[in-house]
Amino acid sequence: MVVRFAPSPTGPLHIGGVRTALYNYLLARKHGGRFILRIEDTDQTRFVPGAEEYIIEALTWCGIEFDEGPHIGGPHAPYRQSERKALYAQYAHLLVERGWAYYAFDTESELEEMRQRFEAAGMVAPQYNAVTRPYMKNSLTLPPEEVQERLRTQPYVVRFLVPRGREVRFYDEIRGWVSVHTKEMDDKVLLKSDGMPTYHLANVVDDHLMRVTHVIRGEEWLPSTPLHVLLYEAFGWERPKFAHLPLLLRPDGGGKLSKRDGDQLGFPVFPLQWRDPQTGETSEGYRERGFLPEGVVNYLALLGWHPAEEREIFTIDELIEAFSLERVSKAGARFDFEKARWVNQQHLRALPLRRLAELIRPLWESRRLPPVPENSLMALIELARERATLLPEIIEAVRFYYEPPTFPLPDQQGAKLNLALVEELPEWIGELVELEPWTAEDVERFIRRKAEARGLPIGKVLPTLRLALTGDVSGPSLYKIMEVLGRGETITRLERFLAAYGVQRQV
RNA sequence: GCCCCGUUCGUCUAGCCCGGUCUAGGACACCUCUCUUUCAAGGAGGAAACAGGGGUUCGAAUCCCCUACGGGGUACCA
Repeated sequence: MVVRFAPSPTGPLHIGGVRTALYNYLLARKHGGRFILRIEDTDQTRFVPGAEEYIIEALTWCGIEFDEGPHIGGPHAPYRQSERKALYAQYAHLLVERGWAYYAFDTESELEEMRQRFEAAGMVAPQYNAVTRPYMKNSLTLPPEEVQERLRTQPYVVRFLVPRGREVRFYDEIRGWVSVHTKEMDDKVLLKSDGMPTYHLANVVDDHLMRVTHVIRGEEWLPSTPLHVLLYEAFGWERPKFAHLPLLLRPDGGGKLSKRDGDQLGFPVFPLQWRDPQTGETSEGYRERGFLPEGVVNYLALLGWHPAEEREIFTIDELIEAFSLERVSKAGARFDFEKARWVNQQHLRALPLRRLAELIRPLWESRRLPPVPENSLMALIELARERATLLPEIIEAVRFYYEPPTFPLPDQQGAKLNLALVEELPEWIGELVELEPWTAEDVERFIRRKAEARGLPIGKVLPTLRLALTGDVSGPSLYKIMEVLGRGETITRLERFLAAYGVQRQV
């Protein structure tokens, strides 16, 4: 099996593209096949610098790796279509020789004129086809000498000559049989006047030359597949299997998820941050939002595919094992950011502590938070990961560690203090100094014992202590907080708290 | 407009190919209860869907047709 991902470098890859790449990758790995990256940069006007690098970096971050491509080479190099330009022209001319294509000389304004003329005659969207072709300037209508003359002196395109009266049928691995009559097809340009091929020609030629066995791409290509099928026939090549993936739709129902939707939808549509070189505008990526690549890949896999079992959480290796084209659905899938978050949360919890620490430390440092020793960091992560969905939430959940409370507390919080406990506190502190050892379990035992002895309900004690130590009423286990804070810091904070509130008691 | 593809809970979907086992299953989100010092997480439960209409059949979510709706395509863009 040979599959390929063939993006055009017109901007950042959006998550729909990531999913297409992912499905190709999963299949290649599952069947021990090859996975090719081919850059379809045949539209020079839409080329965006940095886009190719972005695509590779984004897929690498996702754990999607290629066997061949412009960045690693391979037996079918080059892998950028712009570098294969001459090749396509040869094949285009070959089709003309065989009578499957012809030269056309119509200018842009002549094409426009034709459209208007036929529209005036009642046609809805006039195309370059059997009906209009005879009225145009091409090698089928012009005398041979004039054609030769024009070929020497003028720009021209090569158009496909759609055969008449045929039903083109092909089997789509996801949709089943699809058939289109050639009367619905138009004479698509194969070779543009700048000598570059269009998608259709380049794609078919390269897929054949690169021995691609399965063309797995977005549904937007379904309507042009009959043309591709005819091209394989015209060249006399065996055609690959086709599979057209359902599209990723906007959550609000207005069409397919597009690059332009950007973060105005409230969630990223790109895997990585992207800075538009033209406008300087920056779009956030999943990585920057704090998603794990495992989470993104897992959620994306689920959008349009369903495993045979009811499990939903998969590592990429498990996806390779479980994935199959037969279980890909036909209908477009609406993107659900909430579920993406949930899937990410599942992976966050499953990640080894060490790896999490490696991810959190750079975040910690980039926020210029006070230095934290490795063992404390791990302890903090352990505390926070249960209540986090995205990476940065871990850091926010341990705010108490790097940001001690300031006293007096805001009125709203201060109102929740239990003053009876405040009175007891000096004595407690005295005993805490001696508490040995200082673990969450010991601290808990101590607090419970003291509270009981004084007849203070634990439900009153803990919130007060929590406010004194963290300034907040909610968060991770207070005993564990005291453990990571350590005896020294805990007592310091309690004393500072007392200094602020001990006075009030006298009043 | 025309062509192609699609349509099961709000969302992702199972079931459909090979009609009865479907009083339609799971997951996210939502609601209730529970656990808990708190917030989460966890546990238990709940509400929630076969687009509509015709056929075929003893029987249809499943097969056929029509309609509606959604999406895609209709460029010298991919």
